Amino acid sequence: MTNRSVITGKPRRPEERPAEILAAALELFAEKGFSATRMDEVAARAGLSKAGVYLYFKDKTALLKALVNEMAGANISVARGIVEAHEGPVSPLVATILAFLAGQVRHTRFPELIKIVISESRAHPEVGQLYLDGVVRQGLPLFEGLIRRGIASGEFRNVDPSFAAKAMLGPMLLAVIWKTVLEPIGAEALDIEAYAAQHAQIFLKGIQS
Amino acid sequence: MTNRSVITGKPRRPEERPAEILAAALELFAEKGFSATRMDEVAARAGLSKAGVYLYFKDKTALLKALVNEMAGANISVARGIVEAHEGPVSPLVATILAFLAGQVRHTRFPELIKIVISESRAHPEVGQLYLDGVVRQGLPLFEGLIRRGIASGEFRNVDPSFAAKAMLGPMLLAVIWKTVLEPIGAEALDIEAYAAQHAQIFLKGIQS
DNA sequence: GTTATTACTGACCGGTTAGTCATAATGGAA
DNA sequence: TTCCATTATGACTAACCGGTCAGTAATAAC
Repeated sequence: MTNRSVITGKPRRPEERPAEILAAALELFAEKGFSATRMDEVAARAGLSKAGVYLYFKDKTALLKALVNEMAGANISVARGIVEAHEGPVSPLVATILAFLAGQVRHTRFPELIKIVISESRAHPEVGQLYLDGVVRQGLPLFEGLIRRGIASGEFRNVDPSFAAKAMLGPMLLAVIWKTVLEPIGAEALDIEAYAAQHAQIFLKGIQS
Repeated sequence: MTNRSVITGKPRRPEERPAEILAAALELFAEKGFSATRMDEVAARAGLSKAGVYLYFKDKTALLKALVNEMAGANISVARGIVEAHEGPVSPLVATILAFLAGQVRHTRFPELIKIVISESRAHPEVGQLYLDGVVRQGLPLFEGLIRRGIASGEFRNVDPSFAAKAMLGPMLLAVIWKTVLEPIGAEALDIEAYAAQHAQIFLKGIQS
């Protein structure tokens, strides 16, 4: 009848629990980092007890794995869509992709997750592995392909596609670290979109024939 | 007479203790990360007991601070030397500096320290602060100055020096993360010097008039 | 209603480890 | 030789926290 727990006042909705827990975990991980986040806090923010969390997730790492998986999948498929849908000269794609990434850095929790993966991959190699397989090994070839297309069409010089892809992404990684590590301790804010645009311009001119 | 501790067999040399302890800490931090390194291990590797370490360093964080300070000072002063000693056209300096950085990434513990700073700066903001003040706020202006010189001399286009400096360093940060995070979990090795050279070529062409 | 099932919780435990402290060894000075 | 400042240590503790579990509340089934 009541469908509500007497104690918490919260509705019971087992199907939504995992998503609620993950949302709470993502917020807390982003705010305080993975190790500094207590399972009790995740539970409290999700509106149940710590033991309740373990009904839905095997352990703390499972939370992180689920989050990495989720965000990896989402981002990569969008990026792939952008790249594969594009026809004609690839040059404009460089700026488009970098602007897309800038938006992700600015408006999503992607940067925080990357930082957490960097921090935790030694202690939790499965998490690093997930990121390597789900993001790096999906994303880099995408950009390498883009470079190759440009070389094939004569737009780009004969650069090493693997190196060039990394040189294209490196500055965005710097933006991620700037935002998640340096800004919180007092570094001047970085205008990520403008930065990405400037980088796109330099990079494009740098690889053009 | 003997000048040796009966128990450890090691010579007593209080003046060298701090350096020995730091060397041990650096090795271990690089191998296993900061939090995973136990004070007992640092002590053992340095050849004394844990309590002994606390005779020379206030706490665990003090070890990390000392290491960051040390390496920051060393690297920045060398880089400054390279940049300031250079006369004539600045274009060649871009490749020189990037090659120098590639060497540092490949042959020193700098990458591991950066990774640790990234990982620990939320829990130990003083460490992050040290890095921000000692490396970022020393290093970036150096590169910005280089860009400005190039613009003033007409070698470079009128790019934003702050953005351009970050775009120049970003790919090296990617190399750092690649080496310290991805390679240990199975990513293919990155030829850092070749990568830096390719990036230098692209970047230089990208900012030239 | 009564029973069975699912969802949930409070209290607890075991392992871990930074940092402390009372005490001891050391070696130079007198 | 004796002293004592310095250098060192083993043993300890206090706090923390992931994960477990015995039991309870809510819902569904009959």
